[in-house]
Amino acid sequence: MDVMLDTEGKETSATHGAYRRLRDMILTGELPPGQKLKIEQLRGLLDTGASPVREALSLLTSDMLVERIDQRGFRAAPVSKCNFEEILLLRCNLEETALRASIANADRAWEDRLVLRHHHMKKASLKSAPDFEDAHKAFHMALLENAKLPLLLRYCSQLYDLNIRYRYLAAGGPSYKKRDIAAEHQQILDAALDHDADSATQHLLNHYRRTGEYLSSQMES
Amino acid sequence: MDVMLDTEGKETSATHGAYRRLRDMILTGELPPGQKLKIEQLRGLLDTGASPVREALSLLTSDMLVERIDQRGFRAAPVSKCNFEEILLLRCNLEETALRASIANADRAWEDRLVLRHHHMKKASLKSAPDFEDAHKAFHMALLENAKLPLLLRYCSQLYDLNIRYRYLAAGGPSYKKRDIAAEHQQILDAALDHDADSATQHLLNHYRRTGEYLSSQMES
DNA sequence: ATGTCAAATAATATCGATATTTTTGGAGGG
DNA sequence: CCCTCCAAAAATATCGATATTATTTGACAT
Repeated sequence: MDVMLDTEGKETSATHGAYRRLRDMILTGELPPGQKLKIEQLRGLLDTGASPVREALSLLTSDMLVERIDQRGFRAAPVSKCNFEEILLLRCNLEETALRASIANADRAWEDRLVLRHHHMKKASLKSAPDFEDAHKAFHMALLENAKLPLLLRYCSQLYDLNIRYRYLAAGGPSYKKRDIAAEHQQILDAALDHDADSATQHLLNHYRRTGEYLSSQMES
Repeated sequence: MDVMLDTEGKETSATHGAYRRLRDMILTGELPPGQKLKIEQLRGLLDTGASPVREALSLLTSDMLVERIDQRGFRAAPVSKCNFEEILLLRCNLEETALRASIANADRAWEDRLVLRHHHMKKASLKSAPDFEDAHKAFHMALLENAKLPLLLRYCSQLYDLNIRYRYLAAGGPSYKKRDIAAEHQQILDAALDHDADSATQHLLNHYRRTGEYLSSQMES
């Protein structure tokens, strides 16, 4: 029925495509917190069938970006200061564990990956904001990935996304860049390359807590 | 089409019903790790449509009980000693955080709930194994729920389920009862009621690590 | 005998349509 | 004037069917 037009050659399954697009829309606030997510409406927005949309929403439910209400459909997850503070707390806890384990397993290949990702991130900061966001997450996940704890990494990734959502909502975009975030990243990188777990975690957590305070300060509800 | 026979009056939506049943089957090992989960086959087993089955599998994916492979369908998540040890590690980390926060918020109502759940669990241990399992989880979650950190509680619940799966797989059922698990629960309860966070976490983690060692010892792959 | 390619088969992913449930809107009674 | 109840409308949940994609089987050439 649909002619497979691979002109863009990006996504494989319609479900996965819908998942990615919806996730982006919720993270960036294009679909605001608490908004009712009607299948028909989304079906139009993503021009795909109802089944992929439904399945994408189901998947987003487990990422805690979408809530399911009885048999009354779905809505974008609400936000609250409480929720934000819990995310911050868990992130600090889990990322410390992951980073320490990552450094404990440190080897040359990992260090190379780190340097590479950091370089990509610096390059991307000159380009578009979405590119920087992707590279930024890639760098942070690279810091943790050497722990070789897939479940932990998954949780960290989820919490990262939940956190970034608050950044978008608070600033309508990455306006937090005013702080010298590049220096903070450099400190974390250097400490990790030195295998100095204490210093690296200290810098990492300060990095998170500082953005946390900034965002927390401009939240009302 | 389907006559709504609420004779059992249990489940509301077909999707949720399928989710619960599949989850149980995977946790208990009725659907063994790594097994291909074909839609048609499950559709027959649960006698429902393909859509609810698909959606249930999607949900189980995020509970890490089911894996999705490209566009080649689903399979029950594999198991490994590595995976088990990660679950144990994360559980110890997260439950310690949750229990300490729970105790910090301690109030009379919570203590009452704890005592009640503990009582229910003791009563249920005389009845059927599934009843005990439910009560056992309810008790453990009650220990943590007063932290009032919903995300954390959710992770703990997920990890609890992943862990219980290994228990079923190792013993074909709760044969681990040989150890005096009742005494361990009593110690945890008493410490929690005393608001002694250090003692409570110590007992809780020992509780987990002891079962962990037992299970780890009889795992080959 | 073996490796490769192509047709047949099976299973998934997706669509369109239907039945069920929830919500809305309005009429009648208190 | 407000509350309750019933009918109409909308939206969801589910089903059956189709098209797409992966897997297997068998034939042919090497």
